Amino acid sequence: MNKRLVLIDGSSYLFRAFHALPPLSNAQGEPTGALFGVVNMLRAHLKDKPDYIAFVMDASGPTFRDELDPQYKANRPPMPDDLRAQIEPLMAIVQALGLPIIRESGVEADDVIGTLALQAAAGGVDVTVSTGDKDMAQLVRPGVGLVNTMSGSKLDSDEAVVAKFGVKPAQIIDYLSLVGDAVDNIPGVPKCGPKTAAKWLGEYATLDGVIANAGKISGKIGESLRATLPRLPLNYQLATIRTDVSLPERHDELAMRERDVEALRVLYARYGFNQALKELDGAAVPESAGAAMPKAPTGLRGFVAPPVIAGDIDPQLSRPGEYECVVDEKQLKTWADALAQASMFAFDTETDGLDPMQANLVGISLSTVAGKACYIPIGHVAAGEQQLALDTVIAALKPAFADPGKLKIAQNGKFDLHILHRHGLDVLPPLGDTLLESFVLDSSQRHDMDTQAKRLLGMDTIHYEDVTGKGAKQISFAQVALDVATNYAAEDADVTLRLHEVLSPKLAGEPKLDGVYRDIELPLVPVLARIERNGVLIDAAELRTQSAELSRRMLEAQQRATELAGRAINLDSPKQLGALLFDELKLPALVKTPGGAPSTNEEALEAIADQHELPRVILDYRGLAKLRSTYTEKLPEMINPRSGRVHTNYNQAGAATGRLSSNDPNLQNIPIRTEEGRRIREAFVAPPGRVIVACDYSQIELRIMAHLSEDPALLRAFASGEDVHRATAAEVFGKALDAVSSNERRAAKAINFGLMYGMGAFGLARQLGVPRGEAQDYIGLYFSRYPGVRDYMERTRVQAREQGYVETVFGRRLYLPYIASRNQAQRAGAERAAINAPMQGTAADIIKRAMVAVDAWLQPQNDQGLMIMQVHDELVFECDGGFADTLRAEVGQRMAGAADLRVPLVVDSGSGANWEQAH
DNA sequence: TGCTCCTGCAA
DNA sequence: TATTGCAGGAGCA
Repeated sequence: MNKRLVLIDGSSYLFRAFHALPPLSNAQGEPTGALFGVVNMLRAHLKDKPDYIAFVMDASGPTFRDELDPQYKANRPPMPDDLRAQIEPLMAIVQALGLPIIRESGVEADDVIGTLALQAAAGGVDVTVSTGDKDMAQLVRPGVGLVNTMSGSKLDSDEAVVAKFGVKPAQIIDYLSLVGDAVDNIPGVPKCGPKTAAKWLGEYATLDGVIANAGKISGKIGESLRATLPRLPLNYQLATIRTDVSLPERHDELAMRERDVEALRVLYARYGFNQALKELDGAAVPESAGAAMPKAPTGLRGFVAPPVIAGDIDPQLSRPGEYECVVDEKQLKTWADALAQASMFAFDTETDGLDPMQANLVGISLSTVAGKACYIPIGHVAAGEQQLALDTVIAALKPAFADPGKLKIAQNGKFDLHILHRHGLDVLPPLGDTLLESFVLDSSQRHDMDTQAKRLLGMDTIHYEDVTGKGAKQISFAQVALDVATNYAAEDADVTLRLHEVLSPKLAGEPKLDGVYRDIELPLVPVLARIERNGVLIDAAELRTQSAELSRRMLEAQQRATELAGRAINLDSPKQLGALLFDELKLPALVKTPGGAPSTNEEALEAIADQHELPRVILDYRGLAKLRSTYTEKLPEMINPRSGRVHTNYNQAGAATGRLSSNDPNLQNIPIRTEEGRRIREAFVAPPGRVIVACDYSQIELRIMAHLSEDPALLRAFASGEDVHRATAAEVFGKALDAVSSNERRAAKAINFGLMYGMGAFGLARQLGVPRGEAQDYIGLYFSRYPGVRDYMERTRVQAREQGYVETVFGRRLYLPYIASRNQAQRAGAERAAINAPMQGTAADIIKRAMVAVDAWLQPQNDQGLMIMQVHDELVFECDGGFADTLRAEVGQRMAGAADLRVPLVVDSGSGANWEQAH
């Protein structure tokens, strides 16, 4: 057996732990979050008892890379004080643990690790590099592997690197040179992302190969590559980890020293590491430290036990599961009995499609105990008599799924609720949902199960596409062989239960977040499921008529454009339009796209509309084409043939602020602002005898701003029921309410909205079409009239910077990783998000609460009224004609009562034969 | 067929 | 150089 060397990239972990963990502190108020993460990670490595180990940190001062490129890492924010303060304590703990520490100036930790890794591998030692830095993938080779204990991922073979990056370890430097690195300020090839880089390297093998063949790569991206050619060799040098650093110690001198128990005891106590302290006193840690959950905070006042973090993954969490395929009644009974005994269980469904309103049930998986799960095939095509009948399975499971004493846990349970409901099995509360647990804990993370399993359990799960294939060759899950299906599907239930066991205590440790999860998100799941299931009736004939009219007018515009251009032109192609307008016709290109090309967007075309007839024609065409392709043509296609209605999907974990989003189709962006766009809403209809009712919050986000800022003038305006934009205009322009002109009101409205998004004078000037100085004056006047708003915004920025997150009124949290960035644009963006999120997020919380309350009232009304849509500040219903007034009153009352703010919540409503009329 | 960009719809 | 989303078409390989 080879000896083993573990090289720990201390700098990368410290930085990542700092940003991944809450800003904890000990009883003395010293920051400890990052320290805690890194120390836990270290302890996990030590349990492995490697033969050699080193903790490698960046030294201070410049390195050879700074000499190569003065811009290198120029965008790096300075190290936050709270992070800097944790370095010395960390070094003290590492020292006391007995780990060799290496800090070498003039190079980075990467280079030290690269050198030691190759040296050791050459000497027949198995090397594990523990790092959070993907650049290190270039070191992977026989004898050298990477592990990231924070994400739980492992890169220990060519195949693993290829799976992650699409290129081999030997091509990683070439890959990084092309893609670049925003964090290190290495500019790659514009428009070349990971996929493109991997593709080129697949074709030409090396960066030199790509450079040599740059002439063959066509299109814009080819131009982009050729423009960047001179820079690439430097990128290659910067991305190359050195493996020839001369170091004071050889790899085989890096043995553990005796640890200094007394020093550790003092340090652990000081920083509040209770678990570590216990282990120190309790001698060896039991291998099956079964209690994977963090201990509740005991002793040591002021220290909050952090949630389980990736660096602290217990190996027990990722142990393989035992999975059973249930094909006869005896097995089924055994599992039904297990459900009957259990207080909670996880479940998952497999289907033959992704549309919850159409897909058929193919199988159900269950787990009552982490590590044990079953799969019950039902709709597999080749299973023959091997599988139980749907009715048998449903009958056996029904009692458990309806039991109010059992917690039923799923990942994105709304989908499974739909599928099971359509197959005769209703899932009744209480529910648990790992998607929502993860979303509430940190909305900026990814919440898909594979990612969560890796991050929280250290598990590499089987991916759906591993089982079904993908693209044209993809097969339905119904065609998957039973043994393969069992391994995949049972694992899903197993992992769901394991995730819940990790996430649930994390939430319990954050009472406000737990409240958001339990009181807002979970109760909403069945409500959303009902809204989606209800669907909305679409008048397809009306849309077809509109489509024909739009087509006719588009053709006219197209013909006129051809005349004006003197040649054929594709009006749908920004590229062709740009060439025509700016190259051939020499019109001024006043706006640039984010990619740097001259833009043909509405603003750019409006700006040159007085110089040529064509821009106006293009604008007309665009407006028509948008309506036709996105709405009048698409919506009829989305009608479900079984129900005759359109069923959107609401994504409950989509928007970081807590808003819902809608897709397939998106019913939250149906036009309203233009006359012809608004007509689309006439096709959202009620069946005979029924009407559409729409209820929306009036100025909800501004009201929340008034509540949060407690600004007297703003509070007064809302309290007295004034038109708030008019009131703002009166304040800003120093006039009586009834003396405000429509233009002044328009300006005030722009200020009100702009401020909520963190807009500056530049943006307001552009919005209003006034000089920047004038816009600045408006903003100045605004803040002098509403000083509470100014103070609130400043408080929010400070809070975001200090805590790393902002909160809604109900305690929902949004983390802002870029809030302390030294990159001015990134930081400014994070500040704008920080200002907007509490308002947008609180509004989302409020309407979610309202939906739950409205649904509770509506459910017993026997379908006299159905909730059918949510559009951020609006709820839409379909109801019996005679029920409309009742519904408007009852809904309005519940929406207005969904929160108790310092200003009243006002709800407007209307009804009519279609959605347009209901407004 | 999948990726990337540009454009534009809503609150 | 105004937030949060979803989605269509073009262009490319």
